[in-house]
Amino acid sequence: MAKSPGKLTIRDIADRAETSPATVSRVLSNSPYPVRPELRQRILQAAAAAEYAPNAIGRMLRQGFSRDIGVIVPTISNPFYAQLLLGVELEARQADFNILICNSFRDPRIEKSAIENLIRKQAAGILISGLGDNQGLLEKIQRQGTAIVAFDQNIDSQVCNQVGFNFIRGGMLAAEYLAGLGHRRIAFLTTPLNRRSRREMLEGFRRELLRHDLELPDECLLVAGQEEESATIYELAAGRELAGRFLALPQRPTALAVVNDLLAMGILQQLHEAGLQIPRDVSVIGFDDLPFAALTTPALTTIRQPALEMGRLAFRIVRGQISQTSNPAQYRPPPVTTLLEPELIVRQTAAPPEPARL
Amino acid sequence: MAKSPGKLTIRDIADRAETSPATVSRVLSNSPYPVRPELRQRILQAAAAAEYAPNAIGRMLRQGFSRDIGVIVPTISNPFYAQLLLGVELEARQADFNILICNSFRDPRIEKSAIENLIRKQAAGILISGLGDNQGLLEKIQRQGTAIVAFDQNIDSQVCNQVGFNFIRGGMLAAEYLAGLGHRRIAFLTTPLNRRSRREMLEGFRRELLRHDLELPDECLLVAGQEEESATIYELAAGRELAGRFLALPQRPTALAVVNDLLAMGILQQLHEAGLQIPRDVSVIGFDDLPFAALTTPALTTIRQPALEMGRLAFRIVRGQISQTSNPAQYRPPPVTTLLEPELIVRQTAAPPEPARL
DNA sequence: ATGAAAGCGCTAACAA
DNA sequence: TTGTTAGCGCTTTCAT
Repeated sequence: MAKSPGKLTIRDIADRAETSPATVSRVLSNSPYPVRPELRQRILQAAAAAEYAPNAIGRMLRQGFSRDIGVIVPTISNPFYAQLLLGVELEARQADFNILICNSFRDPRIEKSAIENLIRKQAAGILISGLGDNQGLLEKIQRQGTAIVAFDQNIDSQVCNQVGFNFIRGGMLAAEYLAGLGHRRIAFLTTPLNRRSRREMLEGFRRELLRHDLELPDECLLVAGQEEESATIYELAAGRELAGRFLALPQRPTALAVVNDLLAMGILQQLHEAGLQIPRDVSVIGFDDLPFAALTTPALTTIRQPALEMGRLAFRIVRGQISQTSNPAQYRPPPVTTLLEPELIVRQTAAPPEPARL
Repeated sequence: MAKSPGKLTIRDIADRAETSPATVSRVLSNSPYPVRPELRQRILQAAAAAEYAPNAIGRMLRQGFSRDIGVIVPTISNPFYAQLLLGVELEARQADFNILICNSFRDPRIEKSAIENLIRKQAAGILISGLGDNQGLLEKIQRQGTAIVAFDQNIDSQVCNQVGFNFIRGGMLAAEYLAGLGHRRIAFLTTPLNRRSRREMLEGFRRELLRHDLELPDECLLVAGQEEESATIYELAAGRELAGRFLALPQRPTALAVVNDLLAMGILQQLHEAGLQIPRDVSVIGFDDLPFAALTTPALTTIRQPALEMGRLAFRIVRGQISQTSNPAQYRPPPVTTLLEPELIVRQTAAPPEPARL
């Protein structure tokens, strides 16, 4: 199990170009070091002829740092995270960094092993969503000099830089819009409230309802059963479950705020199957504005979270942190939280309630 | 820019446990090598106390091989590829491999640089979709001992193992179903025919129409304009364009086969906006069976490509190729192509045509 | 059962 | 301008 036979090293190229490994290295890694043009040519040709590919492992070991950034998301099958990753990738490409994508499936154990794996691989920085029980790990990692940015949901303790959305404001926007349309009895449908983002949305939602002299009765807060790791997308099943429970509600609400678009899509379809017309029979507002949200029929009204922008921003922040870490000055600026503001996207699933139902 | 100050090496742990690096290595890498239990304990404790994390770069350089598999897809924002990656990941996790995900955005230059990057990183294998101009690269790479499996679309030259779908059969299934429902004038809507997969679907579609004494008139083959790299999903815009062209068709077809689900979703919505009822006014059948396909209203009838299964299969094949490569026996088995069979998923967007329109 | 030492491929300090 | 050499962190002979 030694080295593969076919792999060439810098030494081989040096021999073929009749020079030394050092010079080959200088040429092939675009060092500003001066090399006689004629020799430079010879080296480039030898490398090309031999189809030589430098070994990044050797290089990294020597240099002691990498240009890899790890990104840990619950699952790329959720289009929200796919969008976010796209933002990170676009930014990373420009800065000549590589990204290593890890799915945690929202499992703290997998999350932990992903983090450790990235550390072992000497990733220069880590972008992470989720982060259930692993907050202790964070401090350890930062102490060891790996930059970290948590995104997508606010983490309770302020141990690292964060990027997130103003979920409270998002919840408020939804309540404001629905109440403004004239709805008086409104339900809030959500996946389990174990994530801060969801709790904050709910809080904002309630707060804004109050300003309209409304409230969210207990029976109108519908929380889906616990999620599990599985190949199929959790939100779709949860949406079906919640739609059923909504339909069974006594004195049915005229509007319905849903904690994310995927869930809303499941709900929309189930309501359609039950024979309801949207928005005539019930208004629906989602949260996220996935690319697909515009594609439901009718098109989903939603509160936009700019996932792609968040990805870009998260990368830029971790990048900044990396430059600082490699800086000799030992000053460590305190962690910063950056919130992106949500935006109401009006489409077709929300309308004033039928006068008869008020 | 030397080593980070905070990083511990195996040597540090050896010192703290008052033993040698060799022994520490044996303990921490779970070598079967015998180590006195008492000493083993001491080492483990020292490592834990120091929060030591082994450096995977050093390890890989020494061992000469990695457990990383690169996967190159057009974009993970397309749920089809997200699903496929999930399949790869599930399989890789079991085999204790890591996957490195690269988006090529269908750009041959990015694709090439992704491949080279993986080679430099000493990836043990590469799974790749797309592959426009880079077929020459493939041979070079295989010669250097990196396992490669191409997936998702058939590549013309047989230089490496392939996994794909039986697209011809997929096209046939769509035609068979629509013709069987009684449709006589059927359109085929597709993104550009520069990919083999699409051409083959079309071929199968035509072939099966013939068996029903039907044909695809030129004006009923609608091909969308060229795709471009962009943050937003290309298929959605293309769907809108094609729906418009379909609506303008003289003697409008009663059914419509669409080359993928994403495109079909865009089309479905546009038809809805134009006031058409599906499937009363026109039947629609998609291709892929994305998780979201079941969520349109009405739910999309489609030809299923088991993307997750393909991901699993692709991994297993590249895995097999890797074990063979590291084998001393120099026998190289010829490349193999494996095709997964498509399956008709009947939902609600296709029905017999209105008798009046025949 | 343990340790000393060599060396994976590369780059950077130093020498020439 | 070029080459020699040391060493990044790890594993694995080989010697003890």
